[in-house]
This record gives sequence, C-alpha cells and structure tokens, in this order.
Amino acid sequence: MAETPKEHCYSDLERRILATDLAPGVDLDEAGLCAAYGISRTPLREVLQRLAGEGYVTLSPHRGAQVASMDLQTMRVFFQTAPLVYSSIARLAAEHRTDPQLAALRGVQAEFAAAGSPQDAAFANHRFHAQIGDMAANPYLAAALGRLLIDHTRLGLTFYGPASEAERDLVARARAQHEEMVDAIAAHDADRVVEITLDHWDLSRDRIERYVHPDPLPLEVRDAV
Amino acid sequence: MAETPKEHCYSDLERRILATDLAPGVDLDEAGLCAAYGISRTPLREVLQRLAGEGYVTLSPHRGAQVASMDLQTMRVFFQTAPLVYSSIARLAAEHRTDPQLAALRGVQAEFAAAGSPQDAAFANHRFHAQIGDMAANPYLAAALGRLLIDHTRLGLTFYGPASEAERDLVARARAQHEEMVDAIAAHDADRVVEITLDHWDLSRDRIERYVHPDPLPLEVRDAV
DNA sequence: CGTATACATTTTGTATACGAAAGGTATTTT
DNA sequence: AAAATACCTTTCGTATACAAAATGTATACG
Repeated sequence: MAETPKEHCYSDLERRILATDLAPGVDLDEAGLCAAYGISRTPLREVLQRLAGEGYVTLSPHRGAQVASMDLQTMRVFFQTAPLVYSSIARLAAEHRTDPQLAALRGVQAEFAAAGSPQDAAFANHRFHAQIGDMAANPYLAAALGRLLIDHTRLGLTFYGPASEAERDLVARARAQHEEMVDAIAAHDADRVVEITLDHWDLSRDRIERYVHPDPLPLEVRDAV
Repeated sequence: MAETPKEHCYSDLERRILATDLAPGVDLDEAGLCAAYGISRTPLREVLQRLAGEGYVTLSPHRGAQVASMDLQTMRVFFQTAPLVYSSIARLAAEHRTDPQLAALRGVQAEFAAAGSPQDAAFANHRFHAQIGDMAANPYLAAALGRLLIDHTRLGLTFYGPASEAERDLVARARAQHEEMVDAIAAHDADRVVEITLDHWDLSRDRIERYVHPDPLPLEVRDAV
C-alpha cells in the first residue's frame, strides 16, 4: 500500500494547494519539485498536467505551472455557481447511491467529526462532498463539482477565523447537517437531501461572509450604561 | 500561423474523436501516433494527458489511452444533465458577453450556416456552443459543458440519418434558433436565450430519438385502399 | 541619464535510451 | 487433455541529455 514517489508528489501537491500552503497564483518550479519529491522531470510534468486537468494548477506555454488563481472574479462566480451544482449532485446522489458508497460516506463523516485541527476538518469536509459527487455518478457535473470543491476548501481555510464561540457553533451545525444528509441519502430521499444541502451551503457562505464582514467595533469605547 | 506538429496532433485527435472516426473505447497506440504525427513519445503523451483532462480520452495505468466510452449509461446521464448546464450557460452568456465575443459568435454561426457536409455542420455547431460557453465566463460550468459538448457532437454524428426532407427541416430550424440565440445574447435578454436554448435542446433530442426510434414500417405491405 | 540592443543565463520543450511490468503463448506436468 | 507455470514479446514508465525559447542584465549609443 506504500505509495510511489510520483503518487506522493501528486497527493502532496494537491494537499498543499488545498491548504493554501501553496498560495493561489504562485509559480511552481520544476527543478525544485523534482529535487523535493525525488522524481525526474518527466513524471513531475505528468503530475502537473493531471493537476491542471482537474483545475488545481494552470499551465502556460514556456511559463510552467502556477497554482490556480483566486481573485475576486473567481469568488463571485464561485458563490453564484455552487448552490446549483451542489444541489444537483445531492439529488443524483440520493437517487443513485450504492450501499458500499454509503458506507464510505459514513466513514468520511466519522473522520470529519473526529478531526483535530481546522485543516483536518477542511480536508475531511472536502472528501465528504467529493464522496457525494461519486455517488451522483455524473461525469459531467463531477468535473464542475471538483473545481468548486477546490475553491471551497481553499476559501474555507483562507477565511478561517480564530477559534471563537461562534465558530465552534458553526462547525457543530455543519456536522449535524452532514449527518442529516447521510440519512437522507440512505433513505433515497432526494428532496430532503437537496433541502439540507442548500441549508448547508447557506451556513458555509455565512461563515465566509462573517469573516470578510465581521461585526463592527462598538461605537462607544466604554459601556454606555 | 503555422501550427506545430504537436498542436496538429492535438487538434487532429480532437477532430477525429468528435467525428467518431476514432470510435469510443478504442485503444490509442502511442508508437503509431508518434509515427503518424512525427513527434516523439514525450509530447504525444502530453497531448493525450491534456485530452484526458478535457474528457476526450481516458488513461489507464499500463494500458495506455482509450477514446472516452459512450455506453447506454453515459447517454442516459447525458440526456439528464444537458438541459440544466446548457440553460445555465446560456443565461450567464447573455449577462456577461462582451462585444468581441459576440462578433466571434456571429462568425461561427456564419460557418454553421455555410457548412457543406453534416460533419462540418456538427463541428461548427460544436464551436458555436463552445463560444457561448466562453461568454458565460464560468470555469466551473465550462468543465461540465466541455464534456457535454464532446458527447453531444459524437451522438449527433453517430445518429445522423441520410439526408431526408425531415432532416433538412430540422437543420433549418436549428439554424433559425441559433440566430435567435445570438440576437437574445446581443440584447442581454437572459430569459429569452434560456427559453430558446431549451427549445434548441428539445429539437436536438428529438432528432436523436427519431433516429433510434423511427416510424415503424407500414403494417399493410400494399395500399390498404 | 535614459533607452535600446545584444548576449548570457535560466527554464521550458523534445528526443532517445533504458528499465519494468503486463499479457500472450508455448511447453510441461498432472 | 486440461491447467498451470515459465518465458518471451510488446508496451508503458522514467531518466537523462540536448535543443530552443524567453527573460533579465549589461553595455553601448543617442
């Protein structure tokens, strides 16, 4: 089960991009990555081309690979598109899911609930929604979902605030919604899973908005009482 | 403007896959393609990996590249998904289109109207809808649209019947719908372009269904009069 | 002092050669 | 005679070496 150096290179780059350890837009140096992962340029370039096909990086002729950008325009389109794709995927997943897939989803959800760090939680959340994408068995929407999840995870980790009371409450609600989604998918209840998915989306959007647009400082410095 | 051997390899494989000259599922021989296009294995493999990222081919470890399959399951999912993506793209295109993009769309539509063969018409149709995809400026849905268009073009050419009166009428109606779509996009009329797009989809679906399920032979061999 | 051009350096793209793995066939054994 | 194993052939994966292109810098000229 030991992964090859090439596979490690792929999964590690994927992880670092999702964690914004490799920031959007930065150039990826072929020679440096070759040395870091102990592979030669040919397999490294294959990894980069695969990552490009999935939307993690962009390749420019004679300019190498850059981590996919995340400008304001990208975010705007992301918020516009996510509800449509997420709810469509959720509906299809409820209709098409198999028992082994459901078991896998429960396993990922357990990882999410047990996650120790915000980053682990974000990765588990990513896998949770990717698993629902698998269940939908729709290669067309899967391509859109994969790209949405990349940006969703990056946004979530970029706009992660310090562990506050409100933040803990949001995570607890997200976990509860995941459980409800699993139950609805198990019951093949498409309408219900779509409804929960849209609530789940609203929660995620609110969390990011809350970070960008926090409560203003009190106008009165000392208690006005 | 002369394209490099590598670019020619890419565009020619793309064309042959869309035309089902390379049938769904067939193995692509690396050595043969290298000889045919006059490039070595490294750039050829890059081309195949790029085609794989866009959904034209699938790559299996130690088994090389195969043209993306088109089984019954694929077709079912295709018919299920296309209206949603096409109409969403159309709406966004009407809202976001720029003047140069509109001019490009008119150019492609002129090529469609002037197409001499069914294959040329199918390619021009492909470019027409891909151009609307560009206008939408939505990388997430663009990934789904690209894959849908691949299968749509392949289906259209697979289920193309001999030039009959009915077929000519369908093509004329499709061309008229294209013109209406261009006008609606030019006017930024999102609701109208969505409506026409759904009509256009119904027409395309009917054409394919008509081929699969033609009028039955007359029950009376000679005139029953 | 600023700008343009030429050269050098760095990085990307391509070819070829070698090593490894999978599938098919033939031979041997039960 | 049938099945299993070993070997051979073919194809895929990786590394390295070479060629080409782009960018940055330095120098010279205006």
